[in-house]
Amino acid sequence: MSCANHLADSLRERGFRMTPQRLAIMHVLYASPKHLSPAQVFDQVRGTVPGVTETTVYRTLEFLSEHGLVRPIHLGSGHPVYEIREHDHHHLVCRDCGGTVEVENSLFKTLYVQLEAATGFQLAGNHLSLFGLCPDCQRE
Amino acid sequence: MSCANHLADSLRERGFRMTPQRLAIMHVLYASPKHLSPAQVFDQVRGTVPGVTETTVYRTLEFLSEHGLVRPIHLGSGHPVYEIREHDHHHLVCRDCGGTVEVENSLFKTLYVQLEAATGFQLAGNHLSLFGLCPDCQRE
DNA sequence: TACTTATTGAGAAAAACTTGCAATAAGGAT
DNA sequence: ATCCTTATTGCAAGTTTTTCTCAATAAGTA
Ligand SMILES: [Zn+2]
Ligand SMILES: [Zn+2]
Ligand SMILES: [Zn+2]
Ligand SMILES: [Zn+2]
Repeated sequence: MSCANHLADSLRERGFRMTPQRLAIMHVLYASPKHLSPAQVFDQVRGTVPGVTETTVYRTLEFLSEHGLVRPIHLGSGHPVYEIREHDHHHLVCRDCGGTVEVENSLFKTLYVQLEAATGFQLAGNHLSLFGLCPDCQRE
Repeated sequence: MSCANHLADSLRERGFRMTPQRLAIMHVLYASPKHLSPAQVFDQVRGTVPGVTETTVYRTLEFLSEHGLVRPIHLGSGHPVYEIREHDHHHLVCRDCGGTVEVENSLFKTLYVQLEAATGFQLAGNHLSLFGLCPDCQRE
């Protein structure tokens, strides 16, 4: 798998090491269409890496977050979930059913420019969760 | 205090009761210039309501959230914090120093309209935390 | 005052997350 | 191939955060 090699190299360049645990956790997140909690990652990873611990999952998710490979996000549950950090996007989250929809970054561009001008903040690389009611849940 | 009476009435109308605990928790949040964690609320409330428990703080914050009096928000720590639900606004949160800036809802209006048109979601009453770098932390 | 029941306190328990340290093993050097 | 350094893991214990149960309390109504 060339993707894994590429990742391994990028870690080694920075003095870190590639391990079966890290690879498995990345795989689980890549394979998942949606965000996973540490517990969910652990459940899936333990199938392929015998003996892996929750501790390692927590540590690895933090490690990967720090180095920009995954992204911790908040969907209102109070606990962070993680996803692979690929294209920039945001989420609409339904308050009622919890369903999520991804929206592209482009729509936010003008807002960002305005906010940056008004506040001096630098807002690149954001990942937002906007809460509301999905079309289905509005019919109630 | 007329504000408290008003609140009490609004609860009673819906079949709920006003209690010293609920009043104290509302007071703490009103008095605070910023968001408070359940633990912080508990710390302050225990001074004025002897015997109050953390359980009650958790329950009350959820109760007040459900009925639109307070708002749980996420600032990236992984744990929700709470604030009085007054005017609609959003936050810019500095990734580095944790500093926050409030921004008015008006700038978001056009984005919301676009998003609602594109997805069918209904996004009113939102409260966002946009992360980035504050002006001070950009000089590093 | 008495009655109904929403709400609380107490304690236990579950869930989420962290810490310290010895054992393991990844990657580079020999 | 083998050795070395040290990043990383597993293990076990501990801490923090949050939830649950249930009997006791007290808010609001009549
Ligand atoms: Zn996402
Ligand atoms: Zn929905
Ligand atoms: Zn706010
Ligand atoms: Zn800052």
